[in-house]
This record gives sequence, C-alpha cells and structure tokens, in this order.
Amino acid sequence: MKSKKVPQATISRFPLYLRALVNLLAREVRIVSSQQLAEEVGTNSAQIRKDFSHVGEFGTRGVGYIVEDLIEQISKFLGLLRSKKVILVGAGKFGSSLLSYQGFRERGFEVVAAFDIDQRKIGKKAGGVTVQNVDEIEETVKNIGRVDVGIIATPAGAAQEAAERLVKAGVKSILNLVPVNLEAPEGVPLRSVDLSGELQILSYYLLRTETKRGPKKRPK
Amino acid sequence: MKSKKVPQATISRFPLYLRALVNLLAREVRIVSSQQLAEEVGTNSAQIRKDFSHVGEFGTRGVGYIVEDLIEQISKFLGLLRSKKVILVGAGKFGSSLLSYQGFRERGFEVVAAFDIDQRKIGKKAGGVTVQNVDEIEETVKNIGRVDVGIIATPAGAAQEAAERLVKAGVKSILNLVPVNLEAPEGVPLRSVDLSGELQILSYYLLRTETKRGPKKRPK
DNA sequence: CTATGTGAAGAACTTCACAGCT
DNA sequence: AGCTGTGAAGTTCTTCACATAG
Repeated sequence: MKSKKVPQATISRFPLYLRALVNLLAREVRIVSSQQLAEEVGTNSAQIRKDFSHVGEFGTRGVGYIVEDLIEQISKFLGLLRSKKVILVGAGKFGSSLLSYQGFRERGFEVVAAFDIDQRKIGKKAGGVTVQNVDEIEETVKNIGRVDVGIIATPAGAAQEAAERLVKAGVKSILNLVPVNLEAPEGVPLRSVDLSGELQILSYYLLRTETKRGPKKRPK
Repeated sequence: MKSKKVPQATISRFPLYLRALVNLLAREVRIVSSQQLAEEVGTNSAQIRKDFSHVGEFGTRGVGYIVEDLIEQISKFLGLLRSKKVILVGAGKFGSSLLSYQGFRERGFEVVAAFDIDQRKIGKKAGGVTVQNVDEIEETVKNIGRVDVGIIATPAGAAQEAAERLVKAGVKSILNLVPVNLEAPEGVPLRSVDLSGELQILSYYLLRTETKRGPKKRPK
C-alpha cells in the first residue's frame, strides 16, 4: 500500500464496490476475485486492484478477496461504521419521497427531520418524521446533537438560503438535489445531483449514438 | 476549433454552463466573459474556454460571449433544440414525485407516461399522467412514436427487467435512479444516479474534513 | 488594452504487464 | 498455478501562458 492521497475517482467508485459486495454476500459468495467483482460493477480488474491498493492490501494472492472483510474495510474507509443522521430541507413531493426511501436507511443513513417554509406542508408526516418550520432547524439540530448531512430539495430560489441555514445550524455536509450552483464554506463538503442535467447529457449521447456509427464507448 | 472528440468531462459540464447562462439571461446579462461565467459555475476561466473550444469559437476576443448565442450553441450541441419525451418505470413515491417535477419540463423534457407493476399504483394520476401497467410499455411507446429517455425508479430487484422492457420497446436511452448496476445494450446510452452513493461519498469527505487539517479541496 | 482560443506543460487517472505471494 | 499489488506506460483532463483578434 502506497499511503498517499486516494484519488477522487477512486472514492466515488467505492460505493459501487460496496453495493456489489453486499449483493455478493447476500448470494453467499464468500470470496471474490478482482475479475469477478469487475464484472459485477462493470469495470475491469486492474481498476479494482488499483483502487483497493490506494487504501490497503485486502486480498490474498492466488486467492482473491474475502467478501465480508472487504465490505468491512471499505465501510471503515468511507466512515460508514457509525450510522449517520440526515435532515431534509424542502418537503415537496420530491423531498418528502426521500423520507420514506428505504435505501438510505439500509445503508445507515437515517433521515431524522424535515423542514419546509410552506405552512401547508408543515405538520405533515412522512416516513416517520413530521415536517417542521425551517425556522426550527437550528434548535432541532441542537437537540439531535449531530447531523451529518443536510439534503436540499427546495425550489431553486430557496436552495442557497437553505444551505446557509444548514451550515449555520452546524450540519456537517450537504447533498444538493436542486439545479443551482450552491456556495458552501470551506470545510462543509457539498455534493450536487442534477437530474435534469443527467437528461441533458443523455440527450447528447443520444444524438451521437444515432448519427455516427462504429464502436461506441458508453458514457460514464 | 479543433474538431476532434469532445471530452466526456466537457460534456458533463455543459448542463452547468447552460444553467448558469439561462440564469444570467434572466438577470438581463447580455454578454459574459469566461471569467464571470467561471464564477457563476464555480470553476476557472481556462476550463470554460477550453471546453467551448472543443465545440466551436463562440466568443469575441476582447469582449466575451453573447449569452443568448451561447445558450443556443450549447443547446444545439447537446441536442436540446427539439423537446424530448420521457417515460417512467416505477411509480412509487420517488418515481411519481418526478412526474410533477417542473424542472424537467422547463428544460424540454416531458414525462408523457408512467408504468408500474403494482395494481394499487396503476390508475393513479400524477403530474398529468396516469400510471399504467408495465405490460403496456411497448404499445404505449409505439403510440407515442418516439421516447427519448426511460427513467427507472423501481425497487432494486425490478430495475434490470425494467431496463430490458424499455429497450425492447424501443426507448432510446435510460436514466437509472436505482442503486443497481444495470446492463444495457451497446447503442442505448445509460446513466445512473445513486443518491445513497452520494451520501456515502460525503461520509468519506466528512471523515477527512474533521480529522485532518489544512487546505481542503472540495470534492467534485 | 482586453478577453478569447490554443499549443504545451502538468496533473490525474486508467491500463498494462509482470514481479511477488500463497 | 493463480491472483494480487504495483511500477511504468498510456490516456484523459486541467491549467498555464501567450499569440491572436477585436
């Protein structure tokens, strides 16, 4: 293991590996080679070995990787051993659909509170949490103790303010689902997902796939 | 302009530029420099100029870019001039929240049909479309004529089959929102978004931000 | 004088290919 | 004999720095 910086690209593949490994374990596969795992996630074995090598030496030469151990190692590396508390700002249809989304909980992310500015949404219950007034963010966060992630799912015009409130309340990181370029202070990790943007990218590849001919590379 | 392959990384930034430009236009900004635009999207001016240079020469030296023209050029390049038809498979809370999401429509993506396997969901209406039985995908797609994107928002176990049905029905590309590694044939562009994965990546950066010290690079 | 467009340098990432363990 | 771990080679992407155009 070369203990230097782990590439961003590697980090963003770990969730894929983790997912595949959990599936393998569910299928009672105990040991997996980089080759097999590569097939599971749709990449190549060198990529996998290199990615792992940045973090440690998890495998056994001539054998492969013990699925269970690998899950543990990756989880540890990503900081997933302790479960995480998440709150949501923006309880519209999209936002509140996340409150009952089991996928988060299964992976150790618990949505513990939700906020909106709209009186009609405040008080509504979904996925076990009651929507509160945004003004209560700070107090609620204080009561919860530690909130790891704030998910923003407001209308575009309200997203930046939502981010600021989250930061002010001491929420540790932000997942922005609104198509807006958010500013967050240094030290507050921020990631954005833009579904419309994804559609636009697909649109591009559509154009090329249908026009041109010959071997295609799948968009990443 | 060096008319060669446009880098994938460039493609995936175009939606960001487009968004920023549309905002600028709404603020009645007519002309923008690479410097200003860079600030809007949170990158640097060299990146922007290089990205544009792959597609054409859109600017005027000493002046900048005409916002309106640039929007047109990028839209054209991404194939966004014609509006796109989208269908949805999986009309649970998450899926059906997308049916009434205005952001898609604003950007020219119209969700024209939705499908589910669950009798309780079939017949329900959301965002102007009525949820149909998945068995009707093929016929409905035929009636629509051309479906550009199929969005998959089923439970994990049903996602691969949904993808296959979409492909069989002739849907041109797939946006997968389910945390599963989907297989799609060559020639059917596929993109996946995994919100849990995003949370896991944040978890990693959280760990590092809080442990280590010194200048931080924001995760991309 | 200002801001673009772009070769060239540099950095990041991926793939190769094989030495090194088991 | 088989599969990992990894330097090295190759590729892609980003940033620099400046010639070029207005």
